[in-house]
Amino acid sequence: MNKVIDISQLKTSCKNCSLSDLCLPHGLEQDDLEILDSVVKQKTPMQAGDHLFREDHRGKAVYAIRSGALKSYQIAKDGTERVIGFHLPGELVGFDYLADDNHHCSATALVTSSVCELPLANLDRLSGDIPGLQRQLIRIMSGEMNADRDLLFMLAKKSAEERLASLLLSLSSRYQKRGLSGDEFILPMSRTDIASYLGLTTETVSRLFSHFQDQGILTVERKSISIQDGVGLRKLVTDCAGNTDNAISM
Amino acid sequence: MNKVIDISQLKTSCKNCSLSDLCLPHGLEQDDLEILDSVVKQKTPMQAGDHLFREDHRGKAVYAIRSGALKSYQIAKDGTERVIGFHLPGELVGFDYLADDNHHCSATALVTSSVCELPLANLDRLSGDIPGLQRQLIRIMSGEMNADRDLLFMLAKKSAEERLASLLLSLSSRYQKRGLSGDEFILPMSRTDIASYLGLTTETVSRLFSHFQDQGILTVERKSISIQDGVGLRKLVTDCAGNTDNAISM
DNA sequence: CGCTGCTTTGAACAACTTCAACTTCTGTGG
DNA sequence: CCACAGAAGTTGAAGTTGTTCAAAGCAGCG
Repeated sequence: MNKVIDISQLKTSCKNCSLSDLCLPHGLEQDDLEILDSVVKQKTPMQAGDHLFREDHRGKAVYAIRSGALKSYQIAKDGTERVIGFHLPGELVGFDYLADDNHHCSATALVTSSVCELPLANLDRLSGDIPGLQRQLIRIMSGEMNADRDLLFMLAKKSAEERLASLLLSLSSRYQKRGLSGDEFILPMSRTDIASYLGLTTETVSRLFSHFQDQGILTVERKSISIQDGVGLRKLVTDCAGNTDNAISM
Repeated sequence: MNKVIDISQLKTSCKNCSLSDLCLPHGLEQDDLEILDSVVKQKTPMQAGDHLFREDHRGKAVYAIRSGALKSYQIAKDGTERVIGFHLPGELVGFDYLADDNHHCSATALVTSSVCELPLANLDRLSGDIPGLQRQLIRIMSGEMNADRDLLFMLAKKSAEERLASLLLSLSSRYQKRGLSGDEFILPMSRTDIASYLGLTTETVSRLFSHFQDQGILTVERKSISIQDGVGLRKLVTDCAGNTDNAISM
């Protein structure tokens, strides 16, 4: 019996990818998908800490996350890192280079992850072949901007408690969209990353987790989260305008 | 002598517009510009308080600002308004509808303003005629996202003082790009708008203006700003990673 | 002139940070 | 397999920054 795995079977295929509805292919025609498939490359798996791209480096591609989780961040002039976003499977990362061909942030794997590379270097040529591609890209970027706006709102006006609740609900809904449990999940990022993203300190984040647990809203054990009282959690962010289920986040 | 003004002379023309370098036409070929001209409509002037579009309404176009100033904002569930951005001549507003055809924020004139309407409803058709248009739109949106990131950083990590300094420097550099003075200008927005945008209270903003004036950094008289010590002002935001001259802001 | 709305200023208060100590986890080498 | 070192997370107490509440000043406009 031949147990050798046929490499060609493993080749990336947007057509067969379970994430295609969340990803760039969404809305493309079958024919276009095949053309897209021909340019999409699956990168070798990334270990936690590996970089997908770095700030100020020339950008070559947008990346679609297949598995794992990444964060994107910038380094401030004083050397401190600030987390811009967390990225889960089905989401796209790296648009930021399209403005001037350079990345404005770095992206690194939080856990073992795999991504697909969508080389948009010569976007014009590619879009000649796939008319709907640019349109879809614009749609995704526009959605991303709206998500950023919600985050902006959060940082501008919301209390520490509301911020953490928003993040947890966002992660919950994003996991749910992938068909995973929205009530029990593992946080792929550290407390420090969460604090940086929410504009708080690790101490405050840690205290909030304890606080939520005391209130019976969550069960927290290191990185494991179990949402006990989703209604209560949602109630904490009720006063906010923006919806929190930003499926797409840079 | 015929003093009647020829209406056709007043018709919008991207070709002759002094702002074309800041606006969508930047980078387009002469032929493409003429096609763009044929679809661009100049709207009747807006009075302060007039709306360009409203949250949750169907979007029909992206708008380029010719003169005046606008703000975009969302209404939170608790009814409070939150300002998302200020928009000066040469900047584009309204991309946010491209995600799902609905606007996610409202835009209103802060002073008497005029705008050009770029109907991108059937973007696909239009981009068949102007191949570079979608590319340019993607570039602008990507730049906008990067600008939002900087703002995000500001709200997450910067002190009230740094926030106001950043805004003033941003306005200064944007006025300068239009060929106006970067050191003396009139704020088109109220203290309340500034506070909402920066995630502060009007009281804090007011105190900061007084504070800056006491330090000899600014001369402030109601809406007139005169930057006395640009170096000092810049020093206040030195520790930040993001650049503050976001020419493009949604 | 006297209203209304926007801005400024003051004093008390609350939220989050900072600093510091301690606990728990993780991985590495003996 | 255990011990140890370092990183990550938790908890407490003091300190700051910006908010809240309150009131007064000031321009615009009927």
